[in-house]
Amino acid sequence: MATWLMKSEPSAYSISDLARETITLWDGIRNYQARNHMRTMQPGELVFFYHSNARPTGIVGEMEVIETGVIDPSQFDTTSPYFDPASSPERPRWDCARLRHRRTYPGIIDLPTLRETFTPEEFILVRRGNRLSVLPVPDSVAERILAMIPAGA
DNA sequence: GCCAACGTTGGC
DNA sequence: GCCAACGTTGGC
Repeated sequence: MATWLMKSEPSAYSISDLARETITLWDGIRNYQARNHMRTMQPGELVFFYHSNARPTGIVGEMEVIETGVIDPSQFDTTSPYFDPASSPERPRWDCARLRHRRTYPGIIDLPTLRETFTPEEFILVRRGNRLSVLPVPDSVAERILAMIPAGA
């Protein structure tokens, strides 16, 4: 069982949005490396939810993979910012994962804390300038993150 | 196939 | 608003 991390700007889609919907389609990914990571996911695997471009930024909860290889409908939608004129229903270029909310942490594990704990070599999230929005989390890193979850009130 | 220009992500 | 990192595009 692999573990993953997915970023979202909370102004666009936050963990509260996911908690309300319970299940979401993670559409709009237009980076081949990120797409390929999504293709590698297996149902049941753990995904950390990361708030990017926020104050503060960090890991705010957990999701679970429901399904992969779902054709991303936004690539065909001319009114969507994710419309891709190079894609067609006959030869779709982008697919994505369906995810379920598992839990929202009582507090955030913020980026400075993650940087103190992990080196860029062991966890690419903490590498400066990293732009990948879907990334693998090594098992040892995942274990340590799970041990860092803030206690509830 | 090379590479310069450009665009995007995301931290600060 | 600035900048680092790096993917994509297009001219040749």
